[in-house]
Amino acid sequence: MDRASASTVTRLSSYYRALGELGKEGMDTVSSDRLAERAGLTSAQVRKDLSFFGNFGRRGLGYNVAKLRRKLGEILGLTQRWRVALLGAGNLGHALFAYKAFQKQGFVIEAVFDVDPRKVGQKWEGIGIRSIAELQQVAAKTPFDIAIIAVPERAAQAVAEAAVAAGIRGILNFAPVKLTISPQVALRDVDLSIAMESLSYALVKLLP
Amino acid sequence: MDRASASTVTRLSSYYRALGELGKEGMDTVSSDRLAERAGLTSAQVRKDLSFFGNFGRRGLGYNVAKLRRKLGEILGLTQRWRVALLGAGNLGHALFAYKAFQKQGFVIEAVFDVDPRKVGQKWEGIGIRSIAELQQVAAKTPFDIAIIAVPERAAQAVAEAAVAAGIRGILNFAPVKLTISPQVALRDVDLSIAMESLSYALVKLLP
DNA sequence: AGATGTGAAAGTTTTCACAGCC
DNA sequence: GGCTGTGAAAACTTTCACATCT
Repeated sequence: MDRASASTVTRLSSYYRALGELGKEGMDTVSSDRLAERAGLTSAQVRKDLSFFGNFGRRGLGYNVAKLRRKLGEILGLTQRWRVALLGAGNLGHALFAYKAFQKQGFVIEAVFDVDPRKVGQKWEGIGIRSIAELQQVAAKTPFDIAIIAVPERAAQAVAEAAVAAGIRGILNFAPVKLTISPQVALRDVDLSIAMESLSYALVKLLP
Repeated sequence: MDRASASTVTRLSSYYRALGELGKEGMDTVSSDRLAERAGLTSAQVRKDLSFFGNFGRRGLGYNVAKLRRKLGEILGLTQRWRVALLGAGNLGHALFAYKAFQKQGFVIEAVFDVDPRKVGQKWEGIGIRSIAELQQVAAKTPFDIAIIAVPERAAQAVAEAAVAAGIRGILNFAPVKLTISPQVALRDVDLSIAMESLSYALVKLLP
């Protein structure tokens, strides 16, 4: 099996979400047409994407909502529990910590780290904030799968390196910097400036 | 001039950022090679992207850092001030409000709205939180360019519609929902679940 | 009849490679 | 010699359209 493209995987997430909604609405079965409508795509795209991972549908009938959702969950790795370290306990870190949707999907924030000595020692819902210097030794006991980087720009590269040294295998980076790390580690950027700039570009273009 | 692809615009933002750094480091001039290195791309890509908007370089020499940065700023619409309404005053809203990098780039949060009556009336750095019901009339006086949607999933569609009705021309959506709005309005999604799921997919794939 | 799964076609994006200017 | 700007080629992605199965 060849590797699925990044956009295919992104769309898989949309299908997964749409199937959750459809399930709640009591639908048993869904056609590629209807699923596409929900996800804002074309039915051909849906069928191509899904067929990449297997034959999940039944001709003449469509896809079983619950079964397909389960399958996509497996493919996306949502059936397991991921141990997450939150690096950075500022405003953004706090918002991410409070965002319960993560936990529901199996991404469990097990520990919170910060450099600021005034933050270290505070507790968030019973989880103590530790110094980033401790990351290595904490990870030695209970290794983390994923690090969320929510520190300021200037600290991000060093923090990323510390995370990689501590054995983390994936990073979700919120700092507006291009991190340079081992290609062994999966990296996804959430870059608010870039999103805003792409908006402002669109507004400048589409304008009186 | 044909329309630049979304990925070209995203890369433009990276170049813009890289040029800022290079400028601070005292570089006057930069080659596509070096700029590509900073942005994590190839030099051919850099040249193609830039050449789409004009001939900014000089053969044999490279690009003038300051001048190119200024040009890209213009193209991206960063020379003007954008009036932003923040919709949703929860944890995420607060983090975004406190994120000063936005203001620096010309995205100025002029007003904050929330549905929760307990939030309404509070003040953040002198800006009072208003009821979303007031959005229309506030916008009638001082129209907003961009709305940032940072409300829970279930409220997002209604809030987006209110924003569009109030004349907003661009939306940055943090709610994990596919918003259905007029194609006249530019929409960018920042979807944390999708980013996390793409990470977990990568970890499942790349694993012992 | 209804809807999937999929090769082939069309469209888009990236990379190559080099002519052309500094 | 160095480095851009750009057509042409290669790679990739999406859409089409239909044979195939229920």
